[in-house]
Amino acid sequence: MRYDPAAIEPKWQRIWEERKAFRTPDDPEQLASRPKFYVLDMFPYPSGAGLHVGHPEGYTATDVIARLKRMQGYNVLHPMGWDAFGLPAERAAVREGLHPAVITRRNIDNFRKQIKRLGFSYDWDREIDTSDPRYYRWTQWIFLKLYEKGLAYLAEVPVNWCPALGTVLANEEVKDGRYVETGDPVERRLMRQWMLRITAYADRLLEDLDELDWPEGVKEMQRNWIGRSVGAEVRFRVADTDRSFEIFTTRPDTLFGATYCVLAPEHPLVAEITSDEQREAVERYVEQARHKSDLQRTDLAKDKTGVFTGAYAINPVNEQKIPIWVADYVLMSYGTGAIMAVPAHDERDHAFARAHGLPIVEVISGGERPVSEQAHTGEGTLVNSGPFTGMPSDKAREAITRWLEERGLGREKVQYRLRDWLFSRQRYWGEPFPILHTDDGEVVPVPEDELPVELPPLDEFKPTPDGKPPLARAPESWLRVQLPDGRWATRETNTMPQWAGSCWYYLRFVDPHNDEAPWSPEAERAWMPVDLYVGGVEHAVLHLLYARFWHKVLYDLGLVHTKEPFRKLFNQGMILAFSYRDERGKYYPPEQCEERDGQWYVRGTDIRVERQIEKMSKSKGNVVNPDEVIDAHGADAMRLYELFMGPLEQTKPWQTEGVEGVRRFLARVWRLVVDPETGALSSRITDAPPASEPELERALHRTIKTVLEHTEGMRFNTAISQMMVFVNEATAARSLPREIVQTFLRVLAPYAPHIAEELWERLGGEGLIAHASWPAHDEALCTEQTVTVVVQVRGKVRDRLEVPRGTGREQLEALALASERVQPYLEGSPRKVIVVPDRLVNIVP
RNA sequence: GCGCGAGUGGCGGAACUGGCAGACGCGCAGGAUUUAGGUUCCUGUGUCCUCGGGACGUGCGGGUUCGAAUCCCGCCUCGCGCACCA
Repeated sequence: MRYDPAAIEPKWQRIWEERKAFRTPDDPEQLASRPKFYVLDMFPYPSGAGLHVGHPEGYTATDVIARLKRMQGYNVLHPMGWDAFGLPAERAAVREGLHPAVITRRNIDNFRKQIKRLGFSYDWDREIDTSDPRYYRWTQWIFLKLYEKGLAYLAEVPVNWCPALGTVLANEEVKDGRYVETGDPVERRLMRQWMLRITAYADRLLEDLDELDWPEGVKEMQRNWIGRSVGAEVRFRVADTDRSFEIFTTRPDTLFGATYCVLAPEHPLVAEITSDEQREAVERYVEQARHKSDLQRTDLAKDKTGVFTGAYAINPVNEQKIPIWVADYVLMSYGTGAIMAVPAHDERDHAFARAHGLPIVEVISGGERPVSEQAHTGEGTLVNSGPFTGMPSDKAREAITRWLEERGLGREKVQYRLRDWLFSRQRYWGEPFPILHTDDGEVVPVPEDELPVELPPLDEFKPTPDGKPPLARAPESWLRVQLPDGRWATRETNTMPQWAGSCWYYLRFVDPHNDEAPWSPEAERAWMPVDLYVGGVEHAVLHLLYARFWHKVLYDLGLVHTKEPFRKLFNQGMILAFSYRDERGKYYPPEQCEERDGQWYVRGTDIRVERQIEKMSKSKGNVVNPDEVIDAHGADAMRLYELFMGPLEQTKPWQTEGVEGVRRFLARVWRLVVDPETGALSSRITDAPPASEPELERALHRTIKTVLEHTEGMRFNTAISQMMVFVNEATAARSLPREIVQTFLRVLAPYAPHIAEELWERLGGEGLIAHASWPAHDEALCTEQTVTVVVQVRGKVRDRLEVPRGTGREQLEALALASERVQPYLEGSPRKVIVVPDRLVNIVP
């Protein structure tokens, strides 16, 4: 009987399910008696396209860890669920004439089926779905907590309106004036929207990064996103008026060098202070800036444009009159929307001053070139700075700030790049806000005991003709509510963004069926924090920052006991695939292409194609579907290949031939145990003790040790190659002591659980191998007694010595010098001999 | 432009803390088994040469060291992130 994954894999998946083999322990006694491990995948959005091979990469990694931890005696929480709200389902609903809930359910069923085929050890009893009212009831509940704390507010804000989507987007979702997901253009609009005061947590979100075991790159991205900078806010008077404006600067030490000021085109003061002579030019400029896209304001605009307002400001430190300009390189959305310009010590100001003939005054000495040529942005000693002349610039920053504070002209200020979070969307398929607007204009939260506010059933999910969100189409019975005091109110018709549900799902997993609370304090104490969180780096800022923010709010409310939700984060790399494109840009599926003499052609034709590695996508014809891989080679081979391809964190190309390699490995494992002719146990299996095959026994112990170390270090590819080394040795061995094979199967089990269960059963193992313990390795058996010591002459290998481990330096040196193969390279006595015991001898003649 | 990361055989990749470069797998070549194909097993496979030996070799150029894929300096290429943040 040959290795036939299609026969054994469904069998074991059925048995695991029937016996609830991976049920999370919830008995308090058991929870208390063992250490816990919470290993979590970033749950997927169940798209209509189904799973591709990129999804299971991270899922396989976490499954191996979960299975290993169980074998090591941990209580393991390893759940899966669905980030089920979102725009694609709403669009599919419009397209297919079905309800988004129906589409979502269909997609979830498909995803679940596909994921289950891989034999992951999820506790499916804890499956959650963010679009289920039993779930989003608590998302609404948390929103009410945010509202009560003053962290959710309505504001008239300039928003990113995407006409193609008919909704607003958060700043983070927009790049170069386009929606990051679809590339649809985005424009600025003023709208009344729900905002979350994430900026109130900016400092804590920044500081607490230090204690996290996260990739440095992700922490750095979050730091940049928060963008904390310390400086001073300084008030400038407008000459000959009673008006003034504030600027923010990180370099108060350069204040004496300010030769002009710049206001953002949107700055409210612009219209007021502009002189009559300049009015036309300024108004034209402001109008142009308003119509410029972000792309034009940044990428294309290498020259610094701007217009003089005709007004002057008074520099508070020296009472000098300096011109006020308007320029779009100053952004209304950062700082105060106004700057003092110090062209001698800031590159942008320098470029602007040169372009418009404004004076450049040096106030910090120490630049490499004269400030008329190049801005000196580094530190130095103050010059031309009144009483501060001669002071080092870093000291002067504090001194000048203090001087301003004493005179009420300015103060120290911490500025963030982070903005408050735009939290409303004009969509149907999202969580309704638990908020009522009374007819007399009051905002009233829905009482907790009336949650959830369920989505009303609608037939159409488009905005109303007069531009209101889809929920405005709801029947009066849903839309209109009478309060206990008799007043009438209308429900909020915006919904929450997709991030809402994913901000706290990791908490719901600890107690997913609780109808009294989002989770019980006991369950939260037992399982939190998440010990290992695996997902794509694309969530480095958005999801991870939002979730951390909510978690900190919940921490302040005493609802969770840790400051941070995710102790260790790991980003898996993207999986790419080869695609084939001809001259005209047409793509061909890989199976239609072949290689001839180092060139790629469409099979059986002379059409030349270029082969390249690209992101998988339908349009490029290079999507690999896990179902096909499993049909051809089985789930165990699929799992193994996902991890064997290369380091988990690396971006790497999928090569289907590689699956055949790991499948061959599994077939070899099979033949160690099963005679392929008869289907009976292999005749090489003996009941002799492991020591009867001493070499194999050593190989086994080295393998246990290596696989453990590499698995815990998330270096799965090298763990697998070590198992291959063992199997190659076992294939060559004369006999196979049963105990050796059984122990090896326990090492293999987290990686290839189906074949491990089947062979474990055939070898008479007790119970499920999934519940077996991880084998201990004998350190003494892991180290060889003989080692190969390399003999080098001037760093080049000339001979190798087989010596007992621990042979002394003198002896090694003597052996090396005596070597026949070394002699020809020596002339007389060597000048120097370096000996590294158990490794090498290097002779310098 | 700034920040971060990476460049190793035909391909994916390995190499602990400066100590045998290329583990493991794919592909390829040869052989055995087989009626054949497939499967399986064995052998070989960095490049070059005057080939039972030797020289060269980890993006390029330099340096430190007895010894460098690994450390330092300069450059090139690719990927990711940010993009006038005052």
